[in-house]
Amino acid sequence: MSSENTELRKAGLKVTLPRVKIFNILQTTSEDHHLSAEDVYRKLLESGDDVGLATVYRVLTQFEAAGLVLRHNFEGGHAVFEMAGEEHHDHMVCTETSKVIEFYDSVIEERQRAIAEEHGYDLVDHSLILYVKPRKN
Amino acid sequence: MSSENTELRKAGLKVTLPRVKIFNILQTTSEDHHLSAEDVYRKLLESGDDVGLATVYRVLTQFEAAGLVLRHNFEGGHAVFEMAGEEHHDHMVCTETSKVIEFYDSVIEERQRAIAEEHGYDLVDHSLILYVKPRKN
DNA sequence: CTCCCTGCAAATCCTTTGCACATGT
DNA sequence: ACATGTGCAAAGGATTTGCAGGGAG
Repeated sequence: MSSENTELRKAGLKVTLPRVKIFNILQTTSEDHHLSAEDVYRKLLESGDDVGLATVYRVLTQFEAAGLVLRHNFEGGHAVFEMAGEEHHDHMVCTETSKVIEFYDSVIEERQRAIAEEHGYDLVDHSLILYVKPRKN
Repeated sequence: MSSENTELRKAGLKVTLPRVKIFNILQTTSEDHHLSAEDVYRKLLESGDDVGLATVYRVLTQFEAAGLVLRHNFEGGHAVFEMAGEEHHDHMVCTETSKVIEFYDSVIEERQRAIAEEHGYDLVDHSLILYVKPRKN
């Protein structure tokens, strides 16, 4: 029994076919593991699985609520999802190729916390996206 | 002739009533100057101006293209617009009150540039939003 | 007078919901 | 069995677009 079953149960979700399939797609899509609901849906169809788009949205939302998955609003228009790894990271999006690069910077992380505090707040979460283009020398 | 006329002309836009009105609303709404298209639309109606919501969207998009206005995608769902001031800043949004606070931090700005560069890119733009909640001691 | 602009309504896009049926445990 | 989950189609909210009439230069 693959480990996703335990993950799902732990989240209080029945282990159903759509959920397992979607979980696996999110895990195994390595290239760009930032998928939109449509992307996931398309991959399901390609695999010959008959899952409704509505279910994909429902499942992704449940996964997000369970902390298994992160939802990002990159450009606006549509959201993308990625497996919630252990370590936090931010994103850099190439404006020409749409390539997404992940990075982590402790200096920035720390400054964010400090800034929130200076204003009398606690930092709950943050969203940092760098829009970049290939360097030309 | 108020200066917005020149601004509009400079952007290659005819000086029409809806555009001037919207420009003014964006300038004079001081409290929270982050308005959604609906917000602007509502304010127009309140002022007794008969402008269509579609026009509000069109004008805001034109203003954005002209660099007069910035569009932000805070929570997702709807966008908010603000006058493009001279100095850049980022945003902090309170998760409980929805209050928006602007801030600028040179350390973060610099790190962002450096990080993009380390990856062989030039920083074109960025979006940083801190989600915070009031500090409880 | 000629284009650019606007209002209105219909169209799109992404996402959510209602409902009757199907399925895990 | 019983509660949950699912598919389908319809509903929703935000934003865009087509079109015919209106207004700036």
